[in-house]
Amino acid sequence: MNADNGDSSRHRFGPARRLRAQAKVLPEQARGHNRALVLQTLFHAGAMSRADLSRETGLTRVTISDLIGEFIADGIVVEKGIRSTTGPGKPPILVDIDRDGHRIVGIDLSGPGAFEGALLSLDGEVLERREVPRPSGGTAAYEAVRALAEELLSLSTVPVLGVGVGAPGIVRPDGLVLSSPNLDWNDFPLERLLSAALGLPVLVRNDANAAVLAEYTFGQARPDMLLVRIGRGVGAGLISDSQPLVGSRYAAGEIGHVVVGTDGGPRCACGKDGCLEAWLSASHLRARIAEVPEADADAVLAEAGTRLGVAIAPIVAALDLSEIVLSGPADLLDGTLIAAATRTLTARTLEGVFDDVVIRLTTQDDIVLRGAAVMVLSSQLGVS
Amino acid sequence: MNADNGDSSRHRFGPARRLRAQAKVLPEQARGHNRALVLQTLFHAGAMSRADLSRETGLTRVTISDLIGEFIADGIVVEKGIRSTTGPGKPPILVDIDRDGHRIVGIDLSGPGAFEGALLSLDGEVLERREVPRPSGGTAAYEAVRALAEELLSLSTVPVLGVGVGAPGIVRPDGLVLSSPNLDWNDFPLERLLSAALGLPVLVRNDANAAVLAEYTFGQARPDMLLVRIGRGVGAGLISDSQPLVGSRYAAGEIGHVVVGTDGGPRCACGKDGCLEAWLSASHLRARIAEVPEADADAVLAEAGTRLGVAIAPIVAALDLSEIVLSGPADLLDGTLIAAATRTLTARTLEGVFDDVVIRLTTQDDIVLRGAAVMVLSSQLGVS
DNA sequence: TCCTGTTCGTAAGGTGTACTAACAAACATG
DNA sequence: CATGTTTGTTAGTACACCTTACGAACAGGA
Repeated sequence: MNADNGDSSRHRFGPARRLRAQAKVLPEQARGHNRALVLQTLFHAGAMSRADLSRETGLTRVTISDLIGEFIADGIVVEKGIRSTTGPGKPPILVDIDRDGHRIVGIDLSGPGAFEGALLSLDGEVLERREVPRPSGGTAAYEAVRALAEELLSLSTVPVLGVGVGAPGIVRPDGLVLSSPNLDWNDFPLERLLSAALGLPVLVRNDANAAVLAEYTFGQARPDMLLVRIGRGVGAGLISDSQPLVGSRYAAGEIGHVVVGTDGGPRCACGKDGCLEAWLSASHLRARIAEVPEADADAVLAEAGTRLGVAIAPIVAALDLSEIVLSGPADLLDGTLIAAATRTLTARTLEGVFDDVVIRLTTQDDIVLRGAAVMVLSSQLGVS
Repeated sequence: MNADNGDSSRHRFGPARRLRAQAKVLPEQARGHNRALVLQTLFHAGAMSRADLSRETGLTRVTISDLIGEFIADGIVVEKGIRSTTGPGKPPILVDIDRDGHRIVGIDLSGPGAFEGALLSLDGEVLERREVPRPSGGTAAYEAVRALAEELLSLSTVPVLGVGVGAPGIVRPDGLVLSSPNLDWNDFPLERLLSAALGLPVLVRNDANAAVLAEYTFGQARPDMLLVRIGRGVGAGLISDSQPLVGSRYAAGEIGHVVVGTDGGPRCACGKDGCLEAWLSASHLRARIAEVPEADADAVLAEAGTRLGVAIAPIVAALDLSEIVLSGPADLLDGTLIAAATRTLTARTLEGVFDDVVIRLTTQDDIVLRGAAVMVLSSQLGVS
């Protein structure tokens, strides 16, 4: 090895130099990109021939054959037989990701009463489901997660690509949980510990960020969206230009404790008045509805929707989003609340530009579990 | 040419297939990335030896020599002589971007009274300055821009890399001005027309987006920031994870007409009450200060700062920004206004996470002109 | 039935990119 | 003056994708 190279410990110009973190690109990494491109195409479009893949990706048939050969050798892709063709020419051999030959384990730690887990197909379908009561204390929580993951792994008869975990709180991109008050974790290296314990790739992310991945991959897939999760608390995940947003403190989407409006509001657990969470969380909403006459329930929901609109209007305008997706109890969110939010958003943003922003309920069930599966797909296959 | 390849007009699976727009990567494109990496390093760190570049970028000295050879042949890079060294070994030959051998033309169309233009060095220094009164009518405006650009081009004794233009309004990434009420342009292909007229690369972008590029490249360069331009109107540009945000309608940053607060506010030109622009624009602020006793001027500024804080709090939380930079009249913005905005932002976001967000005035003069220069640098050299 | 044209998948060879290995040049130091 | 260090270049290798060419397998017409 040449001592000149790879030795970044000495810097002639000192450590204070300000340079963008940027990496060289080797041909090998370009190969990785093209591998992901092929798998991505197969994943979304389904089984097709090598020639189809060539047309879809722009790579030549020769290169596709080479890549597919690698995938077949690795067991990632299988030949699915010959397609009965209509036109002339040699009939194509269909190839596809070996969807039946792999599984993913997804785990959702954001539920109020239990840790939920599932064994999923590569298409995000839940095949088996298990849950454990939420324990108290950080160590017990970790043990419960590990046991749940091992149980789900034991259910699979085929190889598992990896384990995805959606956790409440602030999670670093390397899967270290910086803070999760609900789970009593601080700077807890969940991803590293779990990966070592299970001997498999593990991905840990914030639950709202996992959810937005599920909506993006399995839903309508607009390249700019905000997904708002409404449960005990309120959190959000963002995708802009097809990329998940992380933020400088890994806290992007933490909008639950932003104060909404300039006329006060209900007291929040954090001590402030008028936080979005105090207006909109399912617990607060149900409590307030229980307090008022049944005829006024709609007014409570309309008020919550209006406040949601007030809170997201600056975000929609700043990011120029095309879609807001809500994930939470449909009986609360659908109808009055979304209508009020839409009206408010339109009334509070620039006319003629942001008029077509859609606010809607998610179509995804088990959104965090499926999002956890997308995390694994994205990390292991480059698919999203 | 093989008829199988590159023919994207026929799709076996029909046009309705939903696939991410993603491109293959060839070795040639990897080369382009590494070219940009080398220039980026030289641009920010200044003259250095090939061996230094090798250590900085991680590429080998051989590859660096090859790349630098290309650059020297193209006239982009020059050898700057031998550095008198301290230690043993052969003294290094310093190489640097030929900063004196190239110029950039930047043009700012956002001023209220005039189109401003400058001839700039590659480091963003203004060398010559010209301006023309803002004409009325879209055709006259184009003619004025073209004449201003040609005059500036004639002032340069060395090759000009390209022309950057910052324009008010909504501008598509290909430099087509979708709408600019101030300049009376709708779907006006300014970049294409100007490029054809001048025979040079031309880049047209929104003025606030140009400004945030200047702040990012020549300023402190935090990878997440919001730059708010406060003049006749209010607009913003965003950088997240070192990338400029564009938005689904190319309208990211258009926060001037977001309603702030839930207690009304001054009537805005757009017809709504309480738009950020109505609270914060320089014209509105000066008018309101002129109306009140001199002792109450501070209260007006504090109110405006508070409203700014209210407006950006959800954006800061959603994107997890680290910095808000203001560009506008310092006599209005500095002091009371920024202090009130900072207080408000802290009071309205999650404690313990967003406490260290900085709101400050830009340090950049001629921010749009310099941003236009960055656009050219980024497009022609891959430097930002 | 046989020939032609089409499409699929593969084989062989070429180009471009970055790498390792090796070396001459130019310096400081003992 | 010998030795070791650093720089920049030359020569040869590994890898990825390309173009060109070809056999296999089919439909359809003479």
